[in-house]
Amino acid sequence: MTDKHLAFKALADATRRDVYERLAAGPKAVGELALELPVTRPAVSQHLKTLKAAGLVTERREGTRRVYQIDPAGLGHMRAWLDQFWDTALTAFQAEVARTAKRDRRKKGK
Amino acid sequence: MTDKHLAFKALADATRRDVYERLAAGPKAVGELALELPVTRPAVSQHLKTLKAAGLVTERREGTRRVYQIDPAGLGHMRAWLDQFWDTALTAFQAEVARTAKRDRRKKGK
DNA sequence: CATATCCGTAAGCGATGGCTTACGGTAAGC
DNA sequence: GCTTACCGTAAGCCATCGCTTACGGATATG
Repeated sequence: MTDKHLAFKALADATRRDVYERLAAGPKAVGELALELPVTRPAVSQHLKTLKAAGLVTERREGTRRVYQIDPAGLGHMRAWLDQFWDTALTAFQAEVARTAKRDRRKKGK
Repeated sequence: MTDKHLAFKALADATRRDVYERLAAGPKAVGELALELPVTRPAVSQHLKTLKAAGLVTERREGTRRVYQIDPAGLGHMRAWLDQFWDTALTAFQAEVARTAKRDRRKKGK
């Protein structure tokens, strides 16, 4: 519920989505991500925090390192919402198209 | 490309997503939407502008009224991105699971 | 032409967000 | 134990955002 909102908000920021997409290739530590990004390490840390709160990534400790990894469940929730929304929206859209076509036909054909 | 970013940003706000979801049921004018929402009409107008810029809705004039409608293409783009991302992320995730299992087996077995 | 309806935009304000620097805390290596 | 590496958090700054009120434009109606 609120998860969906957090997920959209998390993916709304470009840098954060960049972090997320880089994690799609495989697990990485905070420092590694910071090296390949135009922001500082604390910034990356904060982004990972919001991604984690949104249920999009998981964290595991490896010595002093914090390894982050994509959580498929989070993606699944988004996909589920989008698919359901897609169905209802497309149905309503096609119904509207049909209604409009009918109206136009009536208007045109005398 | 930038469309994806705009779409995510558009859907990140709760009120705006509310507007979008209400349009999923069918086309509506600005005033109608404002009546069933806890914000003023200009606010709704601004949200619709954002949604339109993101390619999520279309506009059509009907007298003095502005009727807004969901654009299936915008949803399609989001679905496409999410599906592709889903594939790569899930593949990498399962590969990582296999890798971890292998490591654990080596550590445990002898 | 005058009026009313419906709507977009400008201006301004309070709140939120992303970034940086500075600091503290934990685990590994000597 | 001391140092080093790695990281999260706090504080502060500046930009962006969502909202409101005020205004002006466009279209139907008399």
